[in-house]
Amino acid sequence: MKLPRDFFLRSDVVAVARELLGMVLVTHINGEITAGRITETEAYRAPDDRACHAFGNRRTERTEVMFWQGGHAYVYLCYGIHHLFNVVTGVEDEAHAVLIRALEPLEGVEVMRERRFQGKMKSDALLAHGPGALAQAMGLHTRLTGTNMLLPESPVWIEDRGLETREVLISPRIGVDYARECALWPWRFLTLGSRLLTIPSPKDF
DNA sequence: CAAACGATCGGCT
DNA sequence: GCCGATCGTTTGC
Repeated sequence: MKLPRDFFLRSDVVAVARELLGMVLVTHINGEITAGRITETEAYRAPDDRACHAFGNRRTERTEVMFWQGGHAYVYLCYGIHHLFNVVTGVEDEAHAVLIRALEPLEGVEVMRERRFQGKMKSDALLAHGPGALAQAMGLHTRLTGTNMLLPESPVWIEDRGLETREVLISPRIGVDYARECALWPWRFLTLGSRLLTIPSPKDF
């Protein structure tokens, strides 16, 4: 059920990003379980990918966990506000990661609503559509960076529940215009949710 | 030590 | 569609 180490150790991070569609991200944080079916991912790969924080294999305090072996969490603060959740992949010293950008809520939906909207009434389609929103809904925070998701006591992990993945849409990655030619690489993967949540809109392309 | 820069979101026009 | 928020990380002086 829980994805094994070998799934994350592979060196083809683009394939891993594609295969994470349909898998279930689960968190157990502050006594609350939340879970959702992954519907959008992006691959990031050092050393050749200019959009990757570890471009050129440069090691900094922030990006050090990207060089750890596959199965760790890499969570960083974006625009001073948003906590973006990634899964580290590859063997040790391969700085590869998959950004989880959207999911379809499956469990703990009421907890997600409270974390996201604090009681205000909004559409469930906004719960976890977008990487910042997803992290907020799932209770993911930069303090979880470096967590080994393969350990039994980890507060975050990914499961294969045998859910079917339908048609997969592919596009360039979002928000990486600064990455020159790498910005055009088709390393973003999307699929539809089974309950019409997190619907890709035309502006997503 | 100063300053620029985001793998985004939500409110407003 | 446009724009401001907001702050840790990184780099340059």
